[in-house]
Amino acid sequence: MPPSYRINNLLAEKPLDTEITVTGWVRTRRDAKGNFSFLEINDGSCLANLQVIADDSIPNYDTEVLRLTTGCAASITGMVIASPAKGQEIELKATTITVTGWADPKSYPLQKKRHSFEYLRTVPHLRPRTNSLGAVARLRGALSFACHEFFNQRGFVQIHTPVITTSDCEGAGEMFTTTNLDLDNLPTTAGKVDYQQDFFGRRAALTVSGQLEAEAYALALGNVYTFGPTFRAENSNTSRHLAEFWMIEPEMAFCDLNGNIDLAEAFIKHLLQYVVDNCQEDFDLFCRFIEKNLATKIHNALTTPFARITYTEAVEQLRKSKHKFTFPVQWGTDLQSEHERYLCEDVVGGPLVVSDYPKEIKPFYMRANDDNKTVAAMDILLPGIGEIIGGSQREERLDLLVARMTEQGLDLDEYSWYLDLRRYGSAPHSGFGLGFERIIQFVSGMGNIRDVIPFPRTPGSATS
RNA sequence: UCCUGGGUAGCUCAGUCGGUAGAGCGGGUGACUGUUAAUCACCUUGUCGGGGGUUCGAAUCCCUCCCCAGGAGCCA
Repeated sequence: MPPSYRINNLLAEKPLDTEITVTGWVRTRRDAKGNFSFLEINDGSCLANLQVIADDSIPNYDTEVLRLTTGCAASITGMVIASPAKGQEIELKATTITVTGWADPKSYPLQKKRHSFEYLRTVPHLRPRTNSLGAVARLRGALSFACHEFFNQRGFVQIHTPVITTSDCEGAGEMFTTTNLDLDNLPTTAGKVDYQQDFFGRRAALTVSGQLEAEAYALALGNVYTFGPTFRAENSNTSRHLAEFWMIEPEMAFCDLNGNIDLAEAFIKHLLQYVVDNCQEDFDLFCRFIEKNLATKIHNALTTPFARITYTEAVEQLRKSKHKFTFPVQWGTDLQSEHERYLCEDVVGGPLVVSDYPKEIKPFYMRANDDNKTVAAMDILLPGIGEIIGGSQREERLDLLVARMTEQGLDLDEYSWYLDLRRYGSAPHSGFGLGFERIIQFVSGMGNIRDVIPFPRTPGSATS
């Protein structure tokens, strides 16, 4: 049996005059006079195709090879030879071709041409067979690995926080209720659903953040992180939002806001550097076809320290600027998208960290600053993407936390376990959440978040 | 959810003043060529998003619903 090769390894090693086997999917077939054909084979290991030469010495040349079309799957054995023509260094001179799966060209949704991303979204199960979506899939996998590499190098422990949670208010948006009650015959008490009869004996939902649970483990293990799916039942229909997305959330004990920002900047730069170093071929595709200035954008983000300003300074800058805004700028209200864009894209022209927001517009767990007006919060904005990271130093002082929660009308009993973390052995600690799909968008230049996750879930759409 | 723009052949789109539809690509056949977004010739394809209305007549005008994209809000 000749050795099997993945095309990426084959193109790198170039084992000339060796008999090998390659398996993959036909991208195109071009017939030449003299009874032979060129096949472009892609096996998903890399962007590049392998050119296969098939002639009529192959037993099934007339009956099968000449019927191969885009999308067919085949196993091909032959000799690796130097290519006499331009366009590729090596090619495979086939001796046997076994077709394992046909793809009727009349009905196969992918044609030998470029398709719009919008159309490809209608065939999410087939779109990874295209150049760009295949590249995105490899990039996503590489970035996932780079996340774990980054935290592993720094001694962080990965924590698997629960996907199903009973904290009914974490201040991060609408939740998806999980239940095994009979929806056509709900048990009720006084006109309301009786969740005591539900699986967990109370209402449960899909997590909107692993932060609170991560805090518990940070205050035991020091530095931890979570990397998992997150769910938001918000009816938001934009190119940057998903109902199901993946989030990376580090949490560090004995760490203040500045340490938090330093880690966030190092983390983003690690991810970008990993792509530049390890995904050249796919990255090059994005630079050429997806976003014109991608290479420069990434290079600048890698070589320039992230700009850092406070919310108060941001408001001052916006008020001083001659730029016309649709929404007024005033201290105390959240920055609008147009404000963030102006600061990040026009003023800074790169990643921007905004810190110390007014406490009124931030959740209860963020640590109060000494001015009693702001909290130790930080957002990191990326040009073209907007908010990539949201984080804070957490309020570690029990009395202040309780006061804040009471102020916001939260049920202290619900959070008694969370308050225990301050009641017993409390310590300063910080963390942030990074939207995984958004960093993929930034590094790839892909405009729509639905195209950087395999099977996107958005309002009204959850097709596999 | 709001605003704006869309929905016409398998895909990407054009379609004038209301007169029942076209192009390119794809696919098929043939020719030609170590081809590589191959090329050339011929052929092929329609519930004009759904429903209702105006009209002698609607892809075109009106109402309504559905879906998609971009922007906003919310956030990551």
